[in-house]
Amino acid sequence: MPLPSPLSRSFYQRDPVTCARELIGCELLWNKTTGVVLETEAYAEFGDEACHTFRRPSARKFIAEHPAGTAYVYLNYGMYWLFNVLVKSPVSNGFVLIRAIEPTSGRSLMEQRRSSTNLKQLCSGPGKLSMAFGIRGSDHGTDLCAKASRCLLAASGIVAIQEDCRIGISTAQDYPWRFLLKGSHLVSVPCRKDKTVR
DNA sequence: TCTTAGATGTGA
DNA sequence: CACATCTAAGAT
Repeated sequence: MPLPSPLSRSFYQRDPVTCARELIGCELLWNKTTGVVLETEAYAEFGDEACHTFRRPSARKFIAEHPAGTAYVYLNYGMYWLFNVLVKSPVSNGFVLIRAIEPTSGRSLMEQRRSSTNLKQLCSGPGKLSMAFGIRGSDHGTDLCAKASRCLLAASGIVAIQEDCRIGISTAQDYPWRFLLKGSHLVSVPCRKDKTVR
C-alpha cells in the first residue's frame, strides 16, 4: 500500500489531528524552495478555543467556502505570516499549522529571504519558515492540490513521529496536538514529552 | 544559554 | 483588545 499523497485532495479529507500527524515527513514545495515538514499542530473548528474559528466568523466562512487542501495564511502579531492547511472530514474540520521545516533545496534563496546563513535560523518556527519560503498574505486561499510548484509531496519513507502539547497559545493548552519528526534538531521548541506515535 | 521587552496589523 | 511570533539586548 502506497502512502496517501498530499497531492490528492483525499489526503486532506481527514480530521485535523490525523492530517497534522501525517504531514510530518512530507515535503513542501513553494517559490523555488523545498523542505521536509518537521513540526505541525492541529486546530479543530469546534471545541477548540485556540482555533481561529472560535472567535472569528471569517475563519468559519473560509472553511465553508473552500475545499480541503486550501492554504489558510494569516498575519500574526502584526508581522509574521503563518502557514496553515485547511482540512475537512465528516467528523471534524480544522487547520494544520506548519511550524518547522528542514530545508532541502533553494537554501541560498532562503538565506536571502531570512537574512541569515544559519541553518538553525532558517525554518525553525512558523514565522521563520513562511519568510524562508516567501509565503505571504497573497497566498491565502491557494489550492495545494492544483499546482505542482506549490504543493506538498508524500514523505519519502516511514518516519518516527512524536506527539506533544501545542505551544505558544494561551487557551486549550492540554491537547496533545503537536507533532514532531523524532530526533530533529531543527524544530521550533524541542519535544517535552517522550511519546512516539508512529 | 536563558529571560525579557518591544515591534506591529488585523478581526471583532 | 487579543493574538498559533521573532529579535535584540542584557543577565547568568
